Amino acid sequence: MLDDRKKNILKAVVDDYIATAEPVGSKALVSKFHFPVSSATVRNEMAELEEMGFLEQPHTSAGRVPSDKGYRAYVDSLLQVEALPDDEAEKIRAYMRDSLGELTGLIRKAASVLSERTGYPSLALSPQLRRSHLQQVKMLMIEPGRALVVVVLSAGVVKDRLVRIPDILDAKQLMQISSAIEEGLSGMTLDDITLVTVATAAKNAPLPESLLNQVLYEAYVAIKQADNLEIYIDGTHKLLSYPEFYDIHKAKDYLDTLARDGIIAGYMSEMKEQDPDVCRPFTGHTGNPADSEDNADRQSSGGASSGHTGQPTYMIRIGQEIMLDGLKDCSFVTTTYKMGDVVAGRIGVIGPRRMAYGRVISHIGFVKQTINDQFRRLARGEDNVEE
Amino acid sequence: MLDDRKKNILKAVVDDYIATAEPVGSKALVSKFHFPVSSATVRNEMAELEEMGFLEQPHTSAGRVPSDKGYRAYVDSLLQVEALPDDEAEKIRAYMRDSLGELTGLIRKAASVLSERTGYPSLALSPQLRRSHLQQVKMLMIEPGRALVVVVLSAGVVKDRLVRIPDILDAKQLMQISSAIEEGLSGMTLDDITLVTVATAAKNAPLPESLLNQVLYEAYVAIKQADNLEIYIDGTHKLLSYPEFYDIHKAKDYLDTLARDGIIAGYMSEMKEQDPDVCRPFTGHTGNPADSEDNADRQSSGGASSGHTGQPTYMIRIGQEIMLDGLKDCSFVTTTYKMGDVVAGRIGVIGPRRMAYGRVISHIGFVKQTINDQFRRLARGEDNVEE
DNA sequence: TTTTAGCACTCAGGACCAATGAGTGCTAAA
DNA sequence: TTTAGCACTCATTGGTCCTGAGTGCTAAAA
Repeated sequence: MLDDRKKNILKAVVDDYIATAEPVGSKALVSKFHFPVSSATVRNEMAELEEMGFLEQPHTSAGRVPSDKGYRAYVDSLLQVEALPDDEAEKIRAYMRDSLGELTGLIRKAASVLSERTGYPSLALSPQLRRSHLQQVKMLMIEPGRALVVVVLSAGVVKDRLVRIPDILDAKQLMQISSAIEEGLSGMTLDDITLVTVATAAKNAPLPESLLNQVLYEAYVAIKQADNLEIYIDGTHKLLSYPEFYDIHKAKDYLDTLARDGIIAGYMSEMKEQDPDVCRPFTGHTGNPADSEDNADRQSSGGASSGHTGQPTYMIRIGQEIMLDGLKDCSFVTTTYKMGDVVAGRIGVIGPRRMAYGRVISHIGFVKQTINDQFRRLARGEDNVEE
Repeated sequence: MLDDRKKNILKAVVDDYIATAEPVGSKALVSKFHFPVSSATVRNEMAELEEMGFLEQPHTSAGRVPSDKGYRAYVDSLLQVEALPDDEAEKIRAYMRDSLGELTGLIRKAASVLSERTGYPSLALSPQLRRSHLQQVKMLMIEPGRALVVVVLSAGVVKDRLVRIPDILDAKQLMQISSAIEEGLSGMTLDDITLVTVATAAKNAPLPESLLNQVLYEAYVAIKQADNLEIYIDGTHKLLSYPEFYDIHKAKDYLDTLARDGIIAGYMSEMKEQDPDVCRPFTGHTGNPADSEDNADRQSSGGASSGHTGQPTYMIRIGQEIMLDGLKDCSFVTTTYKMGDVVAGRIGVIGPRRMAYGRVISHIGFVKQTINDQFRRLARGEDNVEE
């Protein structure tokens, strides 16, 4: 579709625009990138690229700027992602070490370090736990009338919730009920647990039904809410450093949008089902053999190289492809992380359309890998590296 | 210091500027506020007010704008705070109901509702728990090598933390240790608990010392971190709606500052010790007898009416009085909330200097009251335990 | 057929300027 | 002490001109 020279020119335009945020002209291009042709030739090529929809002109007498389509082509076939430099990797690893499977902590740290290291806002979605198996349910009496329900899921995830219980229940009765629930439900997935299954599990606990029902209901809610979707967004203010957001209204639109975290969370969690034509997975390789774990992971994710059929590795949305108002001038790079073998959640970075895709992808890839490792270690019941 | 007419004029200027964000001139003033004098008279008064430092002129041919000192005078003696309208109160109450003493949830909700209802960014600091008494310590085996430490403090506050323990410990041993710790430490304040007291409490647990030590250390850390200061900041983006932040650099400075939540948290937690000359408590009354609980609370807080000596009711900082760069164009209204009888934490609102102080104060007052009520209810439950 | 030099053309952005008008300070009369 | 009147200030607005980066097109060169 594009001959080599056009590709080079497109790549140069995008690279330069990413670096400077200024429309790039033919003359500047040849001098900066040492093209072996004259500016006039480049000019002709650029005119063609514009006609094909890859470039745009803010106004007649300005240089060119990549269009969504231009970025798309850049990301799909021109971008070469380098492996993360060792010192960067080490910083990330150091920051994320030692989360002990505190889910919240780990995911929050992922968001935080991503934003910190890339300079862009970041997002991290808590894992989908519907398919997790219940391992333990304990109800701990805090004081008459209040109890702490602790839910332990497969993969070592622990969640808890304070609930109200009938005042007259004592610790022993509570224990009996929670044992009964645990025994009856352990091994089930969160998805399969209903109020009925909870009730059935505890049906022969020695308690008047009305009391029992309240406790069971609270236990049920506590178990179910272990799956609540949570999102962590970090560094939103960082986008204001980029000239495309110097306009206060754009900035405000953008910040308003990101503040509605429920919507963002929903959006992110539904990403997989999106039209693959609008949002193809990025399947480039880092080209660094040292990054073997990462590569292994990609291969295991179902044939990333075969394009649409497998599990996408990086999901990249550019400009209008993001269907959220307020983020029209942004790009969105995300990937999934796993707990054990199941895709669990998603982390990502938001930036201006002219974001440093290469840097971002390598960072996200590494953070994803680090999360996966932590969960794998957790599942194995392994100890901390540090000892 | 100021005669009545000057007071009226100052109040009118501030009110108008708060409403419009435009410098206010003498003519507009007489026509809007129906002063019984001519614009020339007002002009003279305004000139004097400027000389005295209460007003400022952006440039010679513009109207006047309040200075920090002008806002100060306004807040200290001109502002009349009205009680919160019933429908507003009801909305807040509804939103904050039913937090069950989930500390985090309650405080987060406070921040969220404050920002939502006032239209300004809000802050809420988690309570200081150093003086709380330890009531329970439970260690729950999650799987070999990992345990959940649940700490219950007076006032029904529950905190927990996942910790690593020696693999070979079984549930029963863990239980023994935690019982010993609980027995030895319950009733002590967090402040008084040290590694030594923890160790002493558990000294005759039947375990080899090396194993024991690790567990004790983790328990100690878990107990201590119950007191970690946390801050919730909500609605930061809302400030971008106000013209004083249309300048992107100011907006960025401001957002950057608020993003450093550790610094903000430290700042807020140290507020009490600040120079009372720079930041006097606001002791105005709502003038609404229906708001009796709130008033009762104020009186009980140590003689707010006597000025500097007592516990301040509302702490208001204006412009330069906030000693944080990036918030020079802001004002900061905060108050404390209590757990039982002790001042525990602080909530507040940040806005432009020309914020709607009256509205903000009545909202903060009501939210504070709602938090206090929730804790009081919680504490009453706790009294039952001890009987 | 492709590339390049040359040239006329476009247009955003900056500098400059004049007109406008809201608001002031001052003076003198009420 | 208040007020009417008036001259003055100065940010803002809108218009005009200029500059220069960058373009498209044409015709010659490769």
